[in-house]
Amino acid sequence: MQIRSTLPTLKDVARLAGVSPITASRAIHRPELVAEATRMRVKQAVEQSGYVPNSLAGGLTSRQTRLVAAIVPSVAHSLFSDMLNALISRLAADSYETTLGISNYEPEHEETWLTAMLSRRPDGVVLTGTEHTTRTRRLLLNANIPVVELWDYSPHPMDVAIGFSQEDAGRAVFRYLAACGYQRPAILRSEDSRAHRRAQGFARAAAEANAPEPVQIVFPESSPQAGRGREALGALLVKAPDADAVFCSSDALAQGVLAYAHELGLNVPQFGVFGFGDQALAVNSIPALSTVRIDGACIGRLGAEALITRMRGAPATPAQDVGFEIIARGSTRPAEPLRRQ
Amino acid sequence: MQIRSTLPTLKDVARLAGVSPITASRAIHRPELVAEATRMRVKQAVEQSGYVPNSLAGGLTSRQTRLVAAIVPSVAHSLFSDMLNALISRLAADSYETTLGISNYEPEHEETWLTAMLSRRPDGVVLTGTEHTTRTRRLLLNANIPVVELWDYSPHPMDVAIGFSQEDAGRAVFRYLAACGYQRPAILRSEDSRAHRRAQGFARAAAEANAPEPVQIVFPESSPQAGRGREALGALLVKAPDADAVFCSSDALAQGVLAYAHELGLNVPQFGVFGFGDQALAVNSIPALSTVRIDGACIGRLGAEALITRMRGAPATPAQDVGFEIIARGSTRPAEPLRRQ
DNA sequence: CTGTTAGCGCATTCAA
DNA sequence: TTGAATGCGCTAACAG
Repeated sequence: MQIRSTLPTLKDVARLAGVSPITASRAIHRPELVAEATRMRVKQAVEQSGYVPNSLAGGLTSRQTRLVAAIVPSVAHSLFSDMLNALISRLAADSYETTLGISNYEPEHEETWLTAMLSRRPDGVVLTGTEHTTRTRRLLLNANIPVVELWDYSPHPMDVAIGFSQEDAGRAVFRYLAACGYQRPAILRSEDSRAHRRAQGFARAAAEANAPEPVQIVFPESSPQAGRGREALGALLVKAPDADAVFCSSDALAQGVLAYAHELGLNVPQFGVFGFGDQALAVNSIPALSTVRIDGACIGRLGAEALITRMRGAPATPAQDVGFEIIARGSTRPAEPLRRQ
Repeated sequence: MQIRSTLPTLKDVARLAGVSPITASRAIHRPELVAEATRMRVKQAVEQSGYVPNSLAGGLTSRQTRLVAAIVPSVAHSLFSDMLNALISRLAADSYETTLGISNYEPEHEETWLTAMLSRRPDGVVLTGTEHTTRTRRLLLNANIPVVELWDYSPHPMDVAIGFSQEDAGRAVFRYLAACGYQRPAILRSEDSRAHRRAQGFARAAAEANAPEPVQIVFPESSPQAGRGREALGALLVKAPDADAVFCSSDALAQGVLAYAHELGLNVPQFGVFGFGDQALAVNSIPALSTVRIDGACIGRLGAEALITRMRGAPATPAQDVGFEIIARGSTRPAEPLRRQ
């Protein structure tokens, strides 16, 4: 148990400034309600005493914590880290801080995090996707605070959802690859549920086009996606030597695949490599790489803004489809966005 | 202002269970102090009422928040995101939650974050590096809580520091490259201060070896490091066409450089590419890439553990040098670690 | 513009 | 093993 010298309280500041505690409080948090002179004296007292407000006490009284609880599946993927950066920064601009939980793509972990986090009485919650345990939903319902679900478009969100249809994205990629003339596109992906739904869309589009069912190489979720490139492509070339294009579940994976493809002497883009995310774009060092462009930072910012709106008590658009964009580079045909919202 | 139905309090639970509030509290937090039967009744009351403890009130009384304030320069770099993941997970294992601030490599931003965060009375603080504003130091001194500084080894930390000497790392890379026979190694790096110090060590080693001063290409800090590969290598080849190796400030950058080098038809590893971090390793799809291996996850875990020790009131080793490791692959000479702690 | 009163929900301290 | 009294530090509501 840490023995810490008692920190100065508002009472100390008030005494120093020769005012009542509530006036000191106002001078700090709502300076416009206080006379110039008083404000100055309080300000000086704050500096002199090294006062740091105690927001536990403040939150207890005001029932506002200026805290947001966010839970993401991972911080290792650029999409999520971009989002997180934008989310945290945007929230900070409105004086909200963020507690971060990492679910490792497991709804049960999400629930565990949420349980712990709710005891801090956050003003709002940010979750990923729309798959949550029953208890998670119940907790959130009882807590009765704004909730934003990011990444998936859902017509019936718990509160607010901002994202896009993973299925549509997968479908669009298949159609694009088919339009480029690829005959046997395959899928290299991790196990997570969003990648899974993209793959479903992809396969469905294939079925609709009477194309053969796409071969899938699936590997467990894990941090170093790029590292999977080698083994995933290797596995594919064994399982489906005639594959002529791959849809990767992340940009990092696509880069790893590309590096290995180069090494094998595969001719890209005759062998098509398709990524997912925003990095391959920034990486314009990779002209052969096409991608489904998703702007994680944008989702983070929009999420923060929707949440702020809700935390202010205003209703927000319950569901927002931010869409996606097909970016084609080095393809056998000119680029042509299939869908843009 | 959100109108929220009043949540059940401990009093409600107590009433339901037919005990006093303090007994209910004990049943929840220190069950071993309470009779089996009572505990059960309380447990049921908790479930029935959907009680969620209010840790604002708890923290106010107990002066313990189980909250850790962490500030990192960026979440976009794998080193930091690996660290963050390990840090947050390890802290969570001991029931600590984390509020996250992102400083963008600016000590002033760090100060701003810290100011806001300290009002939540965190039990501990995690910072990056040893460069902090005077006010940051003063705030922390007054707050009188455990502080862990990560990434840099410093013999005189504020409280606990865990990291390695950036200078030594730079120096080791130069020596390694020289030993491999590279005559004119250059540096491609972002502006951040740790990369800067590595470059200094690199240059110093060059001077000591009577080698020409290494050319440096410096670009501003920004998320998509890999995207810089193209322009950085391009700039280098203009400024120093005779450069025969590059020391990149991150693995992502090195991958971008490598991709562009391939494109240009540069023969790697005759043209040496040296990364920094843990990704190029995981990416064993890149046999040409050597690297200074730094294990971000390890730093995060060690940081969490040191902080937990301190938060329990125990002293911790003030400074820990975790060292680094030279990993050589595809080099013109066999690998030979220069230093290993 | 400033102050008084009261209470937020809980855990510590002491007593039974 | 349980309970009563108390106060943590602050701000809402009202009064002046």
